[in-house]
Amino acid sequence: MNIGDVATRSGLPAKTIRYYEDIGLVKPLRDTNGYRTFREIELHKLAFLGRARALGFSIEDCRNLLQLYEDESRTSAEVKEIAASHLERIRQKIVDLREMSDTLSNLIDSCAGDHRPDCPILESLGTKIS
Amino acid sequence: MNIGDVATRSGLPAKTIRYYEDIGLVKPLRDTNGYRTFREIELHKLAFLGRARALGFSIEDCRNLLQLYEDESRTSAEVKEIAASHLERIRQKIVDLREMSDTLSNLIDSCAGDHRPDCPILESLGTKIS
DNA sequence: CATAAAGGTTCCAGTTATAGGAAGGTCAAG
DNA sequence: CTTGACCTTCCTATAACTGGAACCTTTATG
Repeated sequence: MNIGDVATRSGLPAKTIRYYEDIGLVKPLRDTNGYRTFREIELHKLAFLGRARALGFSIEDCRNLLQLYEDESRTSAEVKEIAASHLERIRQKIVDLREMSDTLSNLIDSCAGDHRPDCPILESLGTKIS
Repeated sequence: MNIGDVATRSGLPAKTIRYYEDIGLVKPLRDTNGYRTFREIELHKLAFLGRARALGFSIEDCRNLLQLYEDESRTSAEVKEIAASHLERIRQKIVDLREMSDTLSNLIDSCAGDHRPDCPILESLGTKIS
């Protein structure tokens, strides 16, 4: 399989796949013409990466997960810990965003949004400091 | 005021303040020794920026907000639109994160997290593709 | 007064996870 | 044989800083 095929089948852009090779996540063979040649195993790994990335795992998390995936003697506890710590980060992010969203929402509600210059949003941002 | 003072008073790192000058958000004067000299107005702007950034506004949003802030003839509608579109992006981000979080949460719950290698998390990520 | 610590300056590189594009080699079809 | 679709590498850019090197100025101390 050439890179175009794996791109189609994995759903990842060819650019991304080359990048993943660069950083050592996949190691396709090379044809005599210099083209990358992917086996099923690589395709499989790339699909794995796509799914993990879609769940927001960082590249480094992905690297660890992939390694565990291939390690027959892993323990599920190892995997669970990576996932749990990722989940914790996501949850914190949601909390932060919700706080922003609430504040913004209030400001927006209190702004007339008309032709006049008075704006509670700007006033709040511009509050003089001590 | 030197940069250290404004850093303390605005809560922004000196590095960040220099960066903000670089990209034209603030324009401090220069002393004869080359040191930046900030007036109250600059401090005020930096505090404004700090608050807007804390609400997740992008630097470009901040640039626009700052300009509107200083423009006596702005309309509150202009400001409200920037804020509303930012809010929309935040809300979408929350939706995305919540989806990730739910999926991950389910996977984590179904994983024993013990010494055995069987792991539904990895299984889900590694599902063979067609 | 000499010196050392604290604070200032510029400039360059690194971060994350790609995306875009140039310049050029290769392959299948008409 | 040429056209177009693929492929290659390499360089640049993104957002918003952060860290560090090399160097200058000001302030405090023995």
